Amino acid sequence: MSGYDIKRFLASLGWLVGSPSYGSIYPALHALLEDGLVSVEVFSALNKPPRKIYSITDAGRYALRKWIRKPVVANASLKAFLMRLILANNLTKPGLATHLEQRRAQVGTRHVALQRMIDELQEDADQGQRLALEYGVFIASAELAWLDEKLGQLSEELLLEEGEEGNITYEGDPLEEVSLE
Amino acid sequence: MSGYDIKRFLASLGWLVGSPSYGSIYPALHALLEDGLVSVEVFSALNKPPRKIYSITDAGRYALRKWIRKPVVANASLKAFLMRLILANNLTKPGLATHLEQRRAQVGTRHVALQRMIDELQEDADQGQRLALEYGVFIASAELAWLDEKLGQLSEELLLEEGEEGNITYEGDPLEEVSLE
DNA sequence: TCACTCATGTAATTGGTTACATGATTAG
DNA sequence: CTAATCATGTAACCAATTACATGAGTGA
Repeated sequence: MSGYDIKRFLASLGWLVGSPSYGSIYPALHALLEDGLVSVEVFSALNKPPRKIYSITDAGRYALRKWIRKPVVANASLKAFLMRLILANNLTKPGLATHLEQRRAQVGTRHVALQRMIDELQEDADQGQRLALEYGVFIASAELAWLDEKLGQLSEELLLEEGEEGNITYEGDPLEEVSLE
Repeated sequence: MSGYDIKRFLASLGWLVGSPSYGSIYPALHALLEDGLVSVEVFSALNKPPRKIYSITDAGRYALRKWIRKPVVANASLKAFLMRLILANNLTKPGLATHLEQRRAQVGTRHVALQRMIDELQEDADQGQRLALEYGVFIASAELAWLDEKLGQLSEELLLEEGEEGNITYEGDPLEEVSLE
């Protein structure tokens, strides 16, 4: 994608997590290029600004996998989760399942904690806070439902694949040994 | 509340929107105090750090109302919405309804746009992006459901109050003329 | 004894936004 | 004729996090 494309895509999810400005997208792309994690192809058209299409390199793919595999921090925000989700096609299916399960566990915990907070609120407590907490549990429930649905689909797919191909223990990553800073 | 309390409360919603660190909460509180928008009471206990409980002042309440009333920007994030929700008890009921309706309209638009984006995705499109977009529409639907529920409750309450008190055109704000920078 | 909760705060650094610059094309 | 879309980029500024400092009590 180009920087422009990235901005457009992220903007479509922006009401959920906010979306970065060009002032952070372009420099990030340049840094990635410098580090050899992405490559560029320039498409020039007459009387139009050239489109610079970035593609991930092998080194980039390796770095991405490393990033995506390290477990999300306990208090991870929706944004952190979504970013990993967007890049989830770079995970193996079991890897994606792990990610969704981690999220499920975290949101589940949060859901319980929020519900308890609401139950413990006094009658005369701040109504705005109660409203916000209620909103929180509602969204948490919805996310749990989505995660369960996706997780269900995934485990079905995994079972099918197992049946087809015998037992795959884990998909070995040939890039595992490459060093990268 | 104290800075510590604020942090704790926001942390409970933090998985949704992320929560600020002490390094931004305490300085913000100090600035608010300097501007006379909040006041402090210090509660000292033996061998314990003193608790500083902040309360909003009249000037603060006025500034807050001004902030809360100005319509949210078109692309407002969940965070901006939630912050207003938390402070919603400082709104009149019609004011709260307006806020929720604005959000409903925005999320509704986003929902349609996301659904169209998904429909327009090619078969071979990036699966991660599709997943993220699907997540987006799901959460959007959930939020719409919540907003409709709350909006329904609110309009009932408003009808009841009208019946009781006759016709209130709009609750006049006696602080409206106070100037504040 | 170690780690965590309570509770406040400051300084340095990082990261991001805002504002600017460029310029052709298309829709209202 | 104006505003918006396409498309890239830089520099100044601001807001936030991170890391530090302090210190008693509590539960494993």
